[in-house]
Amino acid sequence: MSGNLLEEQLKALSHPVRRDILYWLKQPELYFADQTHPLSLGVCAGKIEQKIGLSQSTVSAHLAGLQRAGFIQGQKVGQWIFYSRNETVIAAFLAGLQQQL
Amino acid sequence: MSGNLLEEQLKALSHPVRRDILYWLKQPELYFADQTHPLSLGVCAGKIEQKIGLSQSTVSAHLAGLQRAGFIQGQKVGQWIFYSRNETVIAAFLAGLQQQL
DNA sequence: TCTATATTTCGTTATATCGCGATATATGGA
DNA sequence: TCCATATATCGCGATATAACGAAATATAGA
Repeated sequence: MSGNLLEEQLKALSHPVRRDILYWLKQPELYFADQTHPLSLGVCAGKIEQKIGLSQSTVSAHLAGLQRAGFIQGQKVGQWIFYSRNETVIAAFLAGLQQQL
Repeated sequence: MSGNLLEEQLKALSHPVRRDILYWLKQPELYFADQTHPLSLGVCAGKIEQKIGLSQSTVSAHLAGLQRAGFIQGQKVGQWIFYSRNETVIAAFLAGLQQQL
């Protein structure tokens, strides 16, 4: 529930796996160099899953959480979904936190 | 468990009550004007408890969490404990988050 | 020493979160 | 159409977190 975005965002960041994902997506060429599709699209869920080593459903849930927070967005291309950071939201979150705190 | 301070800090911020406390402590003169002891010492736990309206033990646990995160510190004076923000830690947290994210 | 006040700690219950496997949905290609 | 692949959703058990009241601890003052 909530309607409160800040809430959702802080909860999203409170789990190490989700922080890792966010961090990896910052420099995909560094962490997902083996992806056959162009990284400009984003990183596909399967690659992230592979890198983490948790089950597919678990990773999907983490990605959903990050998306709820607005930190990442998924772009569907064929059967894949490519995830990438939403830098605007991230910057706004940091600025807002700075102010609110 | 963790040894990871960032973890502790993000978890601390992920609860609205703890965010409220942190916010109130930023301007105690605005939110705890009725405290008889000088606010320069900090705000005593009982006052915070009163303001929140949760049980005494619950508030105590929230304060402990904020303290574990390093965001606040408690100063014992007689039978009271006066809590105040640790601005240094808060600023370092924000800077670190900015960098890590 | 006794009592009142302030705070923490403990034990319990309720709820939320995490991780899993199984299943559902959607796309692509034979 | 049928099958393989990619992802999401569901349902479950395990663990973590939140809230409470009761009891423990510490200080102040009569």
